[in-house]
Amino acid sequence: MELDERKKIILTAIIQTYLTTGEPVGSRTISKYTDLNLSSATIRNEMSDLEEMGYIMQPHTSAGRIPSDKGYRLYVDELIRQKDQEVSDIKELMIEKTDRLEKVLKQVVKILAFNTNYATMIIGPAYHQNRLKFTQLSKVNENQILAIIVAEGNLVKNHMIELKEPIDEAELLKLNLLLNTQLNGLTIGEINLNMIQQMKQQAGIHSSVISSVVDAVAEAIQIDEEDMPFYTSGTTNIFKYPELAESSKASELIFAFEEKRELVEMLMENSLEEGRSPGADIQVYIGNESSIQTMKDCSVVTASYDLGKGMKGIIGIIGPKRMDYEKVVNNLKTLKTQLDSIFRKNGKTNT
Amino acid sequence: MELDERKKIILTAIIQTYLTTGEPVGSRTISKYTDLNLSSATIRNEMSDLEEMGYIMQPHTSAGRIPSDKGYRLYVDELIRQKDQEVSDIKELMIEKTDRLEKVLKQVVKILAFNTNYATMIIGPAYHQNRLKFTQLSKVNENQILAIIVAEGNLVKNHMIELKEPIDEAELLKLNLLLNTQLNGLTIGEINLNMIQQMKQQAGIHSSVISSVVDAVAEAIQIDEEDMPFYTSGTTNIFKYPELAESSKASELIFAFEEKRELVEMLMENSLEEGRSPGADIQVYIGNESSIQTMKDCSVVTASYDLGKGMKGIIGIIGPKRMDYEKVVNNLKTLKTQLDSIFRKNGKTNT
DNA sequence: ATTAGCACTCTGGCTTAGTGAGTGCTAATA
DNA sequence: TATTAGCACTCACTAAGCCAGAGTGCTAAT
Repeated sequence: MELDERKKIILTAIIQTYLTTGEPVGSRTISKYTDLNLSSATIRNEMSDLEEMGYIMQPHTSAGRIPSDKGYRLYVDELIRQKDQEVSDIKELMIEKTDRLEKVLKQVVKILAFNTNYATMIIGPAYHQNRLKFTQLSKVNENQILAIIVAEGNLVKNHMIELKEPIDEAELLKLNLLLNTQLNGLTIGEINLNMIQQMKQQAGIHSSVISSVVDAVAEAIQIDEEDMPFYTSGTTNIFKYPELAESSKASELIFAFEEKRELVEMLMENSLEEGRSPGADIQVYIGNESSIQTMKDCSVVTASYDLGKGMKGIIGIIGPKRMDYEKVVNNLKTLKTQLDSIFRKNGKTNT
Repeated sequence: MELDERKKIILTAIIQTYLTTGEPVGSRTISKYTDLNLSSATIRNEMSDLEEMGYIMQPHTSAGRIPSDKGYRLYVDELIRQKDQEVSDIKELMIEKTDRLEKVLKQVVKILAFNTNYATMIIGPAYHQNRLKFTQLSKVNENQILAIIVAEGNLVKNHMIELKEPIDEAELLKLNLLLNTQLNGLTIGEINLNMIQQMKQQAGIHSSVISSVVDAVAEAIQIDEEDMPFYTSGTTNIFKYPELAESSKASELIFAFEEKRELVEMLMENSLEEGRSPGADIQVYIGNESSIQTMKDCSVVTASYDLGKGMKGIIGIIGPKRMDYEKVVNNLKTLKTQLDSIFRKNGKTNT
């Protein structure tokens, strides 16, 4: 059987009404809603075909139809694309200017959650390609020194080091010099064991300090999943959609948000398999398409953003399958451009 | 009417059975459960009295009784106290040793949530009385310098400062010296405007840097409510208690956890009005006793902890009114002592 | 002061019947 | 051949009625 133009129109109509109502939609509704001027009986036949083809389904006999995952998929892939050009006339997202990246991220998820009425999350830039800017050792007291590590993008990391041997100012200065001449401008990939050995030799009795610093450097440049900056907002929005608000489902979802591990993993997938959806690194996972079992009744939309200097992060939106994909995608697009402009203009970011 | 010994026993019995079942408890149950050897009819009379006195109530005629807020209050205040000595044989809380305060806090809430099956939260130490240890300005590039501020308890704060005028190394050294000789060892209360003016004069053209640093110092020592370190765990535990799991209530509660502002305020009250409950800075708010409307169906137990050096923070547990107060209080007590021992031993903490 | 006994109340679960939305099929129509 | 009108049928949802169980309050007897 072939999916001709009329069937597409009907499918679109079904999906769109279902998006807003959340109720199964019947043939009569479509017959009136569209300007095809077809009787409900004809629509019924078409719907029967569409069901056979797997685009829609019935919750039970004698109920209206609801879109299947396959139906949604077609919808987001093909049927929405035409409107792609449409100006995204979304109100300015109003990101306050601030020099703290963390605050920006928190604001972004908050605004996005507010605008869309879905649950949102963001993971902060992973500094994959990030280069070391400078390091600084300062004496705190007799047996502790503080290592400050600044990477590109002004990501700052502090690390307290316990001393076995006391150290005087002159030696500290030497270590500082050593570290800065050797390491500055390198990415984590470029710092190899050979270099570290050399530095240790030159450091002599304080070689353990070098190890500590190098460890801290690694930690600073490459953030592990555990304390990857991850913020969420609008989790309670899921209560706005009856199909998700049911106690056990809501509980699972919110638990996922609290646990965050699974979500982070899911988002990370985005950066791997780019370019599935039309443009702009935006991806849509409908129901079981996402790798997490918990999300089988949800749709997840992810978008990667790029703050320049190799700082890439990912935004995600979680909502019911019947989410307003157009709106979400538009929101994400404008957000991307806004983030761009903010960070291209003033490069200030702390941690 | 007087609350004699027998009434107390019956009340205790009612509350304790209600704690475990969550169902209204009837006279027959009590008649069998206690060893008073009284018939249900007698119990009924006593219950009728207890109701008149306001300690228990009926959800509807011909249902059993449930404790009122007043009843719970009496229970936690008086009836539980006897067991106070009882060894808290709770399994060791198993806090991993780590030098990052943030991680400890996250662990604590997690463990506590797991142990108690309630929702938990913690606010990190506010460094009220905290003294400045040292500051350090480092040049990042032509028009940015990084200020590192270390306070007692090894709380580190970074602050990026934009320069209007370029600055050379010698000048930077001078500023560093100036800041350290003037400010080190002071609390925020001791740094007054007079000192700041003096320092600005000495700094000459770079006076604006001094302002920035002083601002950052203030921020470092005195954390504002906005980015007070605040962690939660086990929010989904509320779904385990039917009286809270109902969609609208659950939604409100979880929203409160996400918003966090109200919760922080509530916890802060703890530190103000100490010593309401028996020992050890532990306070119990039953239902409407707490200042937040959202919590009217919950009980909140808060405990302040002290890591020494003026670092005080607060832990909170939120659960249904029928929470296991004994267990919770015991958990909090052991936690307090454990936190104590950890931080008294090794004073390492970063941020 | 306590208890046995009884009438009464209320909830929750169950069944029943009725309604409305929607379908699928058949036969008539353009 | 594609469309439509018409009709029988299905299923979820709701309201009403009924019953059992748990629990109470009261009275009278111990």
